Amino acid sequence: MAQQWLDDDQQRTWRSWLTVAELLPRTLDAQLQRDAGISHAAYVVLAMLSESPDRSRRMSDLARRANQSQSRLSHTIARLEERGWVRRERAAEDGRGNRAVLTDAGWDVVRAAAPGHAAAVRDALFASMTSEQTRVVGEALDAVLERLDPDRSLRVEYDGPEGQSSE
Amino acid sequence: MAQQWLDDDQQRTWRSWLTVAELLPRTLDAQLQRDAGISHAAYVVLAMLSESPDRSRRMSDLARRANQSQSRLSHTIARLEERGWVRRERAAEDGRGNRAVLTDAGWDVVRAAAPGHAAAVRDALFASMTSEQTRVVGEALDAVLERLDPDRSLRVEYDGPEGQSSE
DNA sequence: TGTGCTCACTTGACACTGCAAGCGAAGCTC
DNA sequence: GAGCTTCGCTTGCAGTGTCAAGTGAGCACA
Repeated sequence: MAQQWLDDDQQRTWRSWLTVAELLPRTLDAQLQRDAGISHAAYVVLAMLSESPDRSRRMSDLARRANQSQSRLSHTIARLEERGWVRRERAAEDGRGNRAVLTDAGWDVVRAAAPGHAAAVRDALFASMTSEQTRVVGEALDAVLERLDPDRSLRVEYDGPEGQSSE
Repeated sequence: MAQQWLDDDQQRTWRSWLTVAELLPRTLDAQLQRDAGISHAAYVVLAMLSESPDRSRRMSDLARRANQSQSRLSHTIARLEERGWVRRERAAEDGRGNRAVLTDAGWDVVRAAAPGHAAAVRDALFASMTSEQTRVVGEALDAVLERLDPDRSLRVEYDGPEGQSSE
């Protein structure tokens, strides 16, 4: 058992990964919870909807883009619906499907939350990294993704924390 | 709202981060759950104990090193205790404190789980990165940590997935 | 038209986590 | 040594996530 399963650099990187992966979401969740009263997962969903045509998307499409399982998204949307920020509509094109639609109230919530959240991301993550590091980390993560999920069944595809709108 | 809050590289890196941070834990959790019947958080606790003097640690120390809040660790240990893998002892040096002690059964579980988990980490993460990327990512994460948690109140400090023992 | 499959989602039970409150032991301070 | 405060930990509860089973609409084929 004295055998090394990871080399020294890998071990260091692994430990640091574990810690950041614990701390960073906690930090961002706390900020969003405090300032907007929502979780990060819910924010991503709202932000994604705010950037979609008609501010709406099919559930399954939204799930893939927001990196959530269908079941999880269903729960997330249910909670957002209770608060009046999203509503569900039967999909016109396929009676089995649902579309999640961002309400005006939901729109206001995203708009209000976006700048603070963007600032938090910059402050917590990118303020500490050089542009070179940012680039290399991005490339490395993409390589990891390529192997972890070759057919891109999940992939975050919204334009970032700023919630850029189509306006 | 056309304003860019993150530059292009940052946005790409952020999206990739979000996806990997979702997928990687899910992958590792699934592997551990399938092969050893425990969560990753529980594994880290067991591994840490297995490397500690007398296979035991004070709760607060363990919490810090395993990257968990005290409350969370208390729950985790309670669950491990139910399964007979850990037991609690009043700390001799301070009557307020507890020590978590790894039982023989717990020891066997870690030993059995370690190689498979190490392989999963290598396969899921490091197999996709060059050694240069591994190094740079590690440095970048450390820089992030330095800012996120300057006084190192949390810090993963076990020797990696292989659960290197002192034998 | 009816039977049976698949698809898109939803639902319910259960596990894990954070937060806030609680509890007893230690450590003052007088 | 009585009364406070602090410390180390635990507990209960609410929120969020997963997994497996359920529901009802489409679709294929006789």
